[in-house]
Amino acid sequence: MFSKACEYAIRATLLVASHSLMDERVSVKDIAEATASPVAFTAKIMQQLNRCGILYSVQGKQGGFEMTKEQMQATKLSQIVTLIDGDRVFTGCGLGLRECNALKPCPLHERFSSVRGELKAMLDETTVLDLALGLKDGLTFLRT
Amino acid sequence: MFSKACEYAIRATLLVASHSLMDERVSVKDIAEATASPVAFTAKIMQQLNRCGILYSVQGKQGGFEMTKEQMQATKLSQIVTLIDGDRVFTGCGLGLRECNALKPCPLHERFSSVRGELKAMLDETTVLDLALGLKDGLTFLRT
DNA sequence: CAGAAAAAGGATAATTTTGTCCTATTTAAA
DNA sequence: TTTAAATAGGACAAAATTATCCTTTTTCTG
Repeated sequence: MFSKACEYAIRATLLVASHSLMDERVSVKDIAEATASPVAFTAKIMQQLNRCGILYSVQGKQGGFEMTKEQMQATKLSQIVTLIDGDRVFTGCGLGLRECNALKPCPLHERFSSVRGELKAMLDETTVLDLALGLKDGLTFLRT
Repeated sequence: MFSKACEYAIRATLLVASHSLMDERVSVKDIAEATASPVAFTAKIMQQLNRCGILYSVQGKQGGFEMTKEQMQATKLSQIVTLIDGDRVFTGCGLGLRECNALKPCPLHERFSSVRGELKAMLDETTVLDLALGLKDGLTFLRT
């Protein structure tokens, strides 16, 4: 469904958010540990998330990553997915056709569009804050 | 969503089915052409589809691939997906966690399970025959 | 100021997925 | 019976994704 990179990106963002709710800053090392992700790969992803303003970084000793509550509210999961994986999962044809639309549909077009629409709606409606709350309260988890 | 191999597999199967509805046998070359897929790669996929009985092949000159109407009716899209991509798309965690369930859910678990369930239901309810009919009638397409 | 901890970023490696090539085997038709 | 067209299948190549390593820069703390 999503690429590994995208899974790591969402897990990392949610971890940073849940810690920011408790006014804690987290390092890449901590993020990787808490989300069971490869450290260096996660570091690259954090740079992307920082560059596009989903969260922000503080360099130097005692540095790390943080999010404001505004960022958590403003960031929908669909944005993270689009940033890392592009919009193929939201707009692409289920059978991989370049051009597939109501005028020239693939055999699966109608049924697939419907499901894809629900996926997009769900990710559009879900903010980072929505998910970070349950994580902070220990109701949900980011690793086994 | 699905791998390239899986997209090719579904496209190829539907093409074979639509031709079989007209009592025509199709070669790998024709399938690749009609579905805009790489020939040799498609050939490998056809072997898989043949081995597991989704369709059948006839070797030698004038050979190719065919499906019986029974095969078309019996084969649900979910079977092809599972054959090529495994069941990760149907059962896997949206955030890639190994163990993610109601007891120890990831932050996205509930919302994601719902969408994934709709996808599975759609692919379970859709047979190859369902889709091959529109294709035979020129209502849907497998390439631009 | 010196040292250490942390992000930034470039280069490279490993793995997986996708794609190609070539030979062997099968079978219909001339 | 020979030839050609087709699938079967093994080996290999290319590309994309995932992952690691190393150096530089930043900044806090002693």
